[in-house]
Amino acid sequence: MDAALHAYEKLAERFGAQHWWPAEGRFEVIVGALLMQQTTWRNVATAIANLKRAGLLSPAEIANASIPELRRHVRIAGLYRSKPRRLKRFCQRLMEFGGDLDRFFRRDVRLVREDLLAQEGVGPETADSILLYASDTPTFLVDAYTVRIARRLGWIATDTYEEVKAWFEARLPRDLPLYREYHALLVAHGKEICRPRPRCAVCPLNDTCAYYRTGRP
DNA sequence: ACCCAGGTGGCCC
DNA sequence: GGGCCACATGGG
Repeated sequence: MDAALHAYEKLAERFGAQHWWPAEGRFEVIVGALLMQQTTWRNVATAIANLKRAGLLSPAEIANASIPELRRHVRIAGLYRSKPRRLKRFCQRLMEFGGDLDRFFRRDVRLVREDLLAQEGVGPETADSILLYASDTPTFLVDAYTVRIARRLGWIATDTYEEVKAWFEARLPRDLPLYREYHALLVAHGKEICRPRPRCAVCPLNDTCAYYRTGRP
């Protein structure tokens, strides 16, 4: 069996289902993805709750809200000079599709990804998180944990986003729940796995870990 | 008092 | 194309 799939099964067996992004609908997933950068989910959840309580949790409402008002609600998620503007602009883009996410996502996936990447504050990880968790698109989502762990396991030498993504997609079945759960496992338990010795001795991935075998990175 | 978190964009070479 | 760096809040 391929190492990438084998590792997934070990992680799933050890940590179980992750219930990642159990958000109330696709739009909340998008808002969360835009706010999530360099902060904690706890603060993002508070920010989303703030927006919801203010009746702002829709493309139309956010597109029409003022930056200062958005800032009041999402300040807790940090980067408050950029995130409110990014949120508003993204929703303005959605309003070009009538605020209808079905219409926005109904285009060719590559076109949608290009569209996402063209938005301010949407890099490859945020674009893929939106595709994966808000649009049911089986695209492998890479983050800092993914890169660190894959390098530690000796799977890859690169740290380039698209190369890491391609490496996993070439070795895993193109399966939506699998991609979702794999990413969730790596992020939720990234601090517990692939750590330097002696902690790595109890890592569920040590049987396929180059570092664990050789003692060197 | 640091250091970091599920990144991104701007700058420099 | 790669290597820095600022960004901002809240929690360890």
